[in-house]
Amino acid sequence: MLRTIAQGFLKKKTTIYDLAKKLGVSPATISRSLNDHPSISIKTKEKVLQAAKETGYRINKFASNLSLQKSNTIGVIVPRLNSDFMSTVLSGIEKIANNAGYNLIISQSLEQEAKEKFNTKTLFESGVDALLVSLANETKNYEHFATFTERKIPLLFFDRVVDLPNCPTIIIDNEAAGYQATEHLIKQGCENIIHVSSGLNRSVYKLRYSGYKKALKEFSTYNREQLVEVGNFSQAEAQKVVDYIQSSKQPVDGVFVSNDNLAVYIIKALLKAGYKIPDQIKIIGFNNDPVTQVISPELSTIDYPGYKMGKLAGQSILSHLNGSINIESADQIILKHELIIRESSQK
Amino acid sequence: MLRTIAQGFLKKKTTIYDLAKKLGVSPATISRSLNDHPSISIKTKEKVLQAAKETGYRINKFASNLSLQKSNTIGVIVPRLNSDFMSTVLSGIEKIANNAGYNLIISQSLEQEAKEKFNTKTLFESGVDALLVSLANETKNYEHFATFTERKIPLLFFDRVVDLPNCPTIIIDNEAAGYQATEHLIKQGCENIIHVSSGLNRSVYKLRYSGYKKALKEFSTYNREQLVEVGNFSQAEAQKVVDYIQSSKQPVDGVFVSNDNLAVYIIKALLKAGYKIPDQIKIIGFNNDPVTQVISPELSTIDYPGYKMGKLAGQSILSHLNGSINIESADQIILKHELIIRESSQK
DNA sequence: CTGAAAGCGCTAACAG
DNA sequence: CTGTTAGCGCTTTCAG
Repeated sequence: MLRTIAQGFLKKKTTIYDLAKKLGVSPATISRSLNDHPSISIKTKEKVLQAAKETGYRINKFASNLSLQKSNTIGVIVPRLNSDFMSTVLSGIEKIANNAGYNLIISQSLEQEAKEKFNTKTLFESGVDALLVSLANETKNYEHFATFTERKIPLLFFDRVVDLPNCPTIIIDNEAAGYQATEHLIKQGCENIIHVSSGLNRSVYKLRYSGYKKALKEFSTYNREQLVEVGNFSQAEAQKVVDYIQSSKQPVDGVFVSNDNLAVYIIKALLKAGYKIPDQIKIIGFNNDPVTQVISPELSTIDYPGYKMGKLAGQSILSHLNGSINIESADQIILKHELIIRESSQK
Repeated sequence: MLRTIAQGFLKKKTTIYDLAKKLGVSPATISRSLNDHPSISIKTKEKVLQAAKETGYRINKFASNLSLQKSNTIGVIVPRLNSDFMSTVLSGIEKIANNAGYNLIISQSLEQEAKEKFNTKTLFESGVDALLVSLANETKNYEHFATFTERKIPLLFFDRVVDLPNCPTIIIDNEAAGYQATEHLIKQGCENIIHVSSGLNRSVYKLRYSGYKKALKEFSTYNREQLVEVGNFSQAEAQKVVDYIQSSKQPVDGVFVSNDNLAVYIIKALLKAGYKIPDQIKIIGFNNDPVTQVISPELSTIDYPGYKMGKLAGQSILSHLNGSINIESADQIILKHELIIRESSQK
């Protein structure tokens, strides 16, 4: 007997035709059995399942998807993966999607409009059944989503949203949150409060800013609006804020930052520059990231329910996919936020 | 003329057949043009591209995948999404994959073996061209990966790895890192160092622990091994460690924690309990998460190059997919780590 | 309850 | 340089 020079055994895929031949039935019967179709006798079903197990049969989703015109996958585009808030939201989406038998294809725009466009296209071509998006800061034009809306493929925005016809959105009331944060600082006695933010192109940030302005108008006679705009929320940007504070004629005694990470870096930089927090300067962040409780003094903030937002986004899109909600009836879900008062802003 | 009662215009998909008919050529020509096949005249190519743009043609990946027997997607299974380290690694993978025209399907095992199994199966059926895995803490059995290895679908492990035939791995030298962290504490004068870890089932943690033991044996006559095992790295577990320290007959003066987050929570709890850090107790973490620089005193740690690990994982798997590396020649990539000394461990 | 056969949309070998 | 044609593997209508 000849020795083969085989390097290993490549398990070949078995198809429903293989099973059909093996059992002497038609491929249709195999397909129906595997899908638990009611009109197949229990006996044959069992036979088929058995044979499938033995041969290690695995469905070929390409073929199935092609035939069914659906993929059981949901696309997600987020600005970035490596943020505590976003990865928590994704966790929530993933949980819901998986339970319902859907896979997620996740991609990041890195805050760039071009990349968001590209990802939208790719996900469309990959045949996702629905798309969940949190917009990039840069994005100003929304035509790339037309491929989805034109074909009535469910499209949902969460957190960083835009109001497009028939697209549900999931958000918090950012204006109210910004208002409350500012109101809180005022009530703690701050008389010269600045707001630190970035990407005012996005409504989340714009609305927090208007909440800030609104509170100043309403509660304070001496506070005047001051926006310190930073490029992003990285540590490097914190120094800009400290510079602003140091060069301010009227001493700054309150800082409302649109993001916890940056707020934390600002605290560090201020402490280093010799400021007393909260005695001289009170500060409040946004998101309630875990890091708020690591910094000392612990950071007051707005609690922003990421996991819940993710679960709701998943549930909402699933109900559209199930047809239990008509896509026409686009809803807007507003989640409750909460003011969390910690050391950094207390009198 | 009759009014239609149309509710909206559902854009119908145009196929290569539509384009073929429209231009009076064969579907094959359309396909080739779209794929920039060399043997098509520039003129027809342009015509086709033009028509494709006009009609809003989009390739149907289901059909294409079925025909090509590949999906241009890579599956990823991670223990959890919402960890700074993991999301950074994913960022790296995603960057490389996208540049090469691959999509990622990401799923999380939540540290559960059952979920990891399920995800492995789903990703297999989804037809991923390759799979990248960082193992769940729970996982003890690796047979679920056989579907991949049997069919020679590239499978790579990163960070939390297991040694399977023909599967490349990407890791750091955890034993050396654990050794260095411990050595550092000893050289700073610690005489009773404990190690805090979790999931010793996973080699990453086991190896750090052996590094710790090795250093104790080598450098110290009075230090004795003490492992404080926690369930996970959450804030809630920090108290257990403090309890251990408080009830220790011989005062603990050094803590080597396998994870930065937990280390940070331990610092907070120790400070609260009245300990002076680093004077009374020196502490070092692992990962170099951003949070290490938020806590005060800033946390010494081992730098663990997550983004680089992700990029390498992506590159390695791509080279297997391109065939530029034979899958048989499984490599093991060991990334450099670095001891980062900050305030929390200084004499 | 089961089978035959068409079709999902694209690709590629083969032929011209 | 272009067309014909045979799949890829599964689903589903229509018949029996």
